[in-house]
Amino acid sequence: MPEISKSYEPRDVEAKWYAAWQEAKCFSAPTPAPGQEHYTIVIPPPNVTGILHMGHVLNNTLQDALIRRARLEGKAACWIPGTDHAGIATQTMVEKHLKKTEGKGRRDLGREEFLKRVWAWRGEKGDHILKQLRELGCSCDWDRTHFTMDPGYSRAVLTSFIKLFDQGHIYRGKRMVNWCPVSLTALSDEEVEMKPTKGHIYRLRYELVEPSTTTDAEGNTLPLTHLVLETTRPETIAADVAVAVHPDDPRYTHLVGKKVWRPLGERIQIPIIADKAVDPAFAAGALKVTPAHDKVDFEIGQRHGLPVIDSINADGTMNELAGPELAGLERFAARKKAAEILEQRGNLIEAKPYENNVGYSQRAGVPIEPRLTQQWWLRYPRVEEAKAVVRDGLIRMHPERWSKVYLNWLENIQDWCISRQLWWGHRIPVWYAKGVDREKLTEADLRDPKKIHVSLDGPADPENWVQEDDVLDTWASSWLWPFATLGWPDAEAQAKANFSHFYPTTTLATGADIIFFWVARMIMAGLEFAAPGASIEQRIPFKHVYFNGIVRDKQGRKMSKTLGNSPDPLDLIQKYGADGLRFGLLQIAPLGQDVKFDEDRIESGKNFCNKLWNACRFRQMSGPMSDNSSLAAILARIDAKQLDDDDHALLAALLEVQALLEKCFADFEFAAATQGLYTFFYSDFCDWYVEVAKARFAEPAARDHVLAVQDLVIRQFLLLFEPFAPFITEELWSLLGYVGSSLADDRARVGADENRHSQANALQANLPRFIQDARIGTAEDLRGALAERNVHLDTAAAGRVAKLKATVTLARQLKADKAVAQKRDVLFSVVAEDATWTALDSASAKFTRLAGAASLARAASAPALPAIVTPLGTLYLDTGVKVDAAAERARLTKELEAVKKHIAGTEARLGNESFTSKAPPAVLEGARKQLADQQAKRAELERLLAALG
RNA sequence: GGACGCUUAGCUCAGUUGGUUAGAGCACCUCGCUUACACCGAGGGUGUCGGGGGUUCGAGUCCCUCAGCGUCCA
Repeated sequence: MPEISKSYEPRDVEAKWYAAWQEAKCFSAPTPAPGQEHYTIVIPPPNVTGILHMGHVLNNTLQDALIRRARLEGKAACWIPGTDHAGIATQTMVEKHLKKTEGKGRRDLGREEFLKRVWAWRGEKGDHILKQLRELGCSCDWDRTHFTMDPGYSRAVLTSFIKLFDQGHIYRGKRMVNWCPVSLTALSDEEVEMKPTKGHIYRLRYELVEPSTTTDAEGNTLPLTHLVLETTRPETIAADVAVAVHPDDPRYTHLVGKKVWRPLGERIQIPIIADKAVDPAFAAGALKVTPAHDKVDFEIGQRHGLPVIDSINADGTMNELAGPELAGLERFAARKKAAEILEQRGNLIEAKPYENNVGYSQRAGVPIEPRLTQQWWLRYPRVEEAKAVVRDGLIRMHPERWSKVYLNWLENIQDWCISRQLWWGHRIPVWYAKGVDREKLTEADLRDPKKIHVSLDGPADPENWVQEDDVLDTWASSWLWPFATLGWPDAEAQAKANFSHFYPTTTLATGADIIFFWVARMIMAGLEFAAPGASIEQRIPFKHVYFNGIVRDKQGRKMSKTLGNSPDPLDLIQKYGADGLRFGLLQIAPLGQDVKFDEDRIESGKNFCNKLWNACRFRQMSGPMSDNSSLAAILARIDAKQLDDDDHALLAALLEVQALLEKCFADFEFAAATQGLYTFFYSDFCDWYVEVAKARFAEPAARDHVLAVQDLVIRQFLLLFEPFAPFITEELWSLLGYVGSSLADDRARVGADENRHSQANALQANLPRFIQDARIGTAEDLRGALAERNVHLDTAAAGRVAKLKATVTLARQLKADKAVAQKRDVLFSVVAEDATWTALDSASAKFTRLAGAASLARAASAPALPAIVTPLGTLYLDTGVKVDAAAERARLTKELEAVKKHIAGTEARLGNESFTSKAPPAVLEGARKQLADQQAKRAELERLLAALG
């Protein structure tokens, strides 16, 4: 048995075990045995060229905890890793790099050459993050690693497009889209972020072609030469095709059908029209209608058959239709220029500072431009089913409130713009017959195989066709993730990946920020594609969605590169160990609430690991290691005759924490789980049991028994802790000789391990066996196993131990108060009734050891010494120093006041008739007992004070 | 404008279906290197549970309302 070193050094341990796990293929998903439950997780695929940040650490630690716990519970665990090609993000990165190093744009290279460069970039920078996840200890089945641009996955993406196209869910249309002038592509509504933006609003006069009149408040008729309207975008005036007013607005009804002069661009007359979309309360109640540059205006234009004048180029510069003064200018420069011209011409009444919501491209960070373009659109499939599965609880979201957000989005769902004007991505599998004008294709043309070809492999006569240039939105590939990673749609690949066992997946752990982007769409895709014709339960992509919080900095700000407030997880692993980082982070990650990152907590995680390490080290030093090779072997070493209150209390606490962990995993309560483990190990085990055990070691008969209890508790604790801290637990498991699982465990596992070494072979070959090969069992299993060994836990023991603990604490308090806290040779005596004295006397060795005293004696009468009232009698401390009566009086009086206050409160409650008649008996009884205890304490304190004179 | 979340010790947060004197970690103060651990041990202080109102024998917990902060959707 190698000796355990003085402190835990994570680095070597981590590297050693991760290599061993991989060598033994520990994380390979086994083929489930008949009746064996499966537990599947698909990783939210990070960007292929991304690097690990704190959000990933939290998200993946949670997944690893879930999957490792599932393994210990004997489930067939499968965690599928992989990466996302991240269309816009990756393409932008490579374009920037290209510009910097070669001074070229993608069009200078051409599509084919550019894609070569992106693949090279991916080869060089890609998959780093997967290596980093190994540092963190993640137990993914790496042989199942997927990438959304892999050949197999790409076929899945194209297949889904074709299926949806064939069913009429996909169409092509010229519509208003969110255009990003930097990335030069359309975006979906979800990729647009609304941000309040400071700018100006321009109050303008549009001159009437024929002057008219109006009526003021007093009924006087006044001349009217122009209309007043306000706009934030004067640069688009040349694209105005009308001015609209509300049909019921009495100020303007008589003007509808008349004309105004357009103040910019070619000097032409544009009509005044009436449309209900106009808000009469906004500004002067008139709206300039610019169908090419605003969604609402476009719809007004459609309703009134107005022309569309597109005055802005794809890159956000103005074209000649914006007028000679603005042509060529960038859109914001053009805005300024337009205002200047309007002012010169007398059309500008005033420019006021103004803040409104502007849509920004999430990726490029610039305002999007509403733009009329040809795009591919998807009418979502299975919308109603997608609502039903969440509403009916087939898919449960944690915390549950996100269901509402999800359902609300589905209620207001809009068609999805799935085409992107990028090159990096899945090129849309549509070919146009040569000579066909793509701009003028009708819905019927789309279904005409002479004009449009849609297939996986393209037309048989490619020379007569031209493929669509656009690629699909990245999310139109990742929405297939839960089943495309299990081989879909290829039957052979699905069989090989064990699709039928591992789908539906069990839990998806992700951030709520992608509930629409990803979660909702995966649900629809799963229902549509994963298992055609199967029941709805078999088609859903997952049963649980756990939304982890966002990791923020101490000030509550999102972590970002620009703020530089994001620590590098690898530095933290270096400093605190992967286990310390994992445990510390989960301690501060409440269910679905954002996490304020605090490095102190990570340090406390590390310290806890060190505490565990040393407790195990002490166990090793306390006596020879005996047979720890199975649960049964350890239980056989426990001597029921030797059980004392502390054993009972500790084992009861162990069962309790085991049950707590069962509940926490079921409810995704990770902070409560780590808290429970911490408290149990620190308070119940280290601070109390190990300390009292030192006193029991004096007796040889008790020694083996106590060590067996410790071995049992450490074993169970390691199993409970392993999902959170896999490295240290594996190391200690090995060092303390917990090599095997029980025979029953082994029998249960026969046949479950075709993919890896069988248990029998492992024994024969003496291969290392890992903690994950053991079975945790439930609290009730353990209770049963203890009962078989004639160990029946005494529920009253914990109460007696609590009393002794309290007495020890009070003794220490008294010592500290008398400035002899560190002395270990003081004398205690106690005045107590026979029953309490018996209890205390039987624990005398424990008491003197823990309180730090030479002896504890029973005093016949009250000595003239400093005293403290404890649950086990009044304790007197003899330090050999003369008693300071004044100080004693002050201390006792303070205590007495507190007791009196408490008594008064309890008496008042018990004196209230409605309390005594309505409160449940248990509460009532508790209050009465409390009152009696406090009254006894008061009497004793008063007696002590009187004795002081 | 709508929806949701948060507000408890100096800091970060627990606090299950209402029920003893509201807890933990960190920080802080005092003492201690007592043969597992100074990455530690012993002891200690700290709260009108955001404000106001209500229901109840009893409210941090349930209801109403107001305020502040945050997120999402329009």
